[in-house]
Amino acid sequence: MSAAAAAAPAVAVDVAVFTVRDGALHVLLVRLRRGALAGRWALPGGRVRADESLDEAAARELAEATGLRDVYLEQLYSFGSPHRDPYGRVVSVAYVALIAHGGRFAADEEGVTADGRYAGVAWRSVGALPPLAYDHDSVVATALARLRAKLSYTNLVYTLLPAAFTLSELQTMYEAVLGRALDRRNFRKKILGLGLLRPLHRVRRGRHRPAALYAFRHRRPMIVEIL
Amino acid sequence: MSAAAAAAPAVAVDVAVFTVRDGALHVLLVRLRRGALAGRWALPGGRVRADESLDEAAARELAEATGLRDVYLEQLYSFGSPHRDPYGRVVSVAYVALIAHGGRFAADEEGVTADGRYAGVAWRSVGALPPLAYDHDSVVATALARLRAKLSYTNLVYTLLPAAFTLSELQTMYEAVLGRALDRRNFRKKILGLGLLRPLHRVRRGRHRPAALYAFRHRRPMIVEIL
DNA sequence: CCAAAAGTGTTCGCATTACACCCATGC
DNA sequence: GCATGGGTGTAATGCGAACACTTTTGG
Repeated sequence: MSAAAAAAPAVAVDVAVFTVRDGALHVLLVRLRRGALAGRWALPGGRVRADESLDEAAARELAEATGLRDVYLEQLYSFGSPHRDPYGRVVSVAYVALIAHGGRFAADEEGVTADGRYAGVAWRSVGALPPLAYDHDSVVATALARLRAKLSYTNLVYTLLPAAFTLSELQTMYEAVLGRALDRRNFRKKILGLGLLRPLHRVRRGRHRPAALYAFRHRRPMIVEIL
Repeated sequence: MSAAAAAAPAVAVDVAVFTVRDGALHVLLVRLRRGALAGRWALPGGRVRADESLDEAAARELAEATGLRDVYLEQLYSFGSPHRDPYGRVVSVAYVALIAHGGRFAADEEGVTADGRYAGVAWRSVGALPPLAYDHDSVVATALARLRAKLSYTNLVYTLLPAAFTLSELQTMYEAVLGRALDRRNFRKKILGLGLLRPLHRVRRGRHRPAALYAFRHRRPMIVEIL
């Protein structure tokens, strides 16, 4: 259980969970409660157990930190610089997770998490992140690049949206992740032309003209040229 | 040194080295000489040492197996099913390497390698691979998908070509990797229009009309929409 | 003179872009 | 009635796809 700088590498997983909240892309951070880096912000993660796959470890770590289950998870990259973890030699397999905002975890939580490892959990806008522990700054940067690229040629936006949504909400997701504005007419033309959406023939009302609601025909990852 | 099925995972790297030979994409395979899988074909690879990064481990393993150095290497994916290695729990970080055919390693080598781990080294066409040890079939499949995708939006073909080459040779590389024929006129128009090549004002002679030679302006990875 | 590969332009259709006005509702 | 976001069409441009013949060399 003690530091082992020259020992064979241990294996961990770290998860960068993204969501779009108020039109801005956010990552889920945890505040470390123990060890040399106590008090620092980091991505949730931990050691891989002997009897679980990497994917299973990522899903477990995410569930332990947040209670979230059945989340879209995708392996990102493995980080293995010899000195990335002050505790000892740890190779970390990073994952990206995407969730729709508004279910559980709508708000930040200040208390100590159930497993006692974290002193708090918070969504932070990717435009204003604190310095992160380990090499998690690099992990987030790599995850962002992957996310931007992948949203352009897959239907993965569905992971960021509830079952019913308006075309404007869909457009907001793309704009938040890609970081640029899109023309509304061209966007609607393109998206509707792809046939990925099913009109629900219901509307969302607000203090303005009601907006038509849509759902995805298929809520599973597919390769589709979107933008 | 004994099997440790329930112990913490060990970390290894495996390298899928590709080249184009006679117009067909080939992978470099090694024949295992020791252990439960002796006699089987596999990708070169081995344990990550305590003081080296993952990239360094991949480069070292490749050099040990083949003598090749300064090769284009890129991390591919990490494979970590609990039972992928009969020896014990090993998480493998897979790499893709790309080299120009014709330097060293033009031909296969039958003898035992310098480090004694392999009973032979051979290029095999990806269209006709033997069943591989571990989960290396999946590794090769994943690597192929990555390679095909990445050649379309980067200038990485340069890794597969010598310093001087003809446009037909360049086209052959794309056709071998992508697995489909390309129109010669459109190909030349597109490639020359990108301005990535420098005409050498020399020709290659054969038993036919001489072909103009070109070189890449920059031999380093860049993002470029090629096809 | 024959085989083999190199070299060269044009046309067509489709997809992307740019762009401005009216509509329906809540307050 | 006014503020807020919803909804709609057209024209111009650029890009990729299809397509056939002539040229140069070696043998």
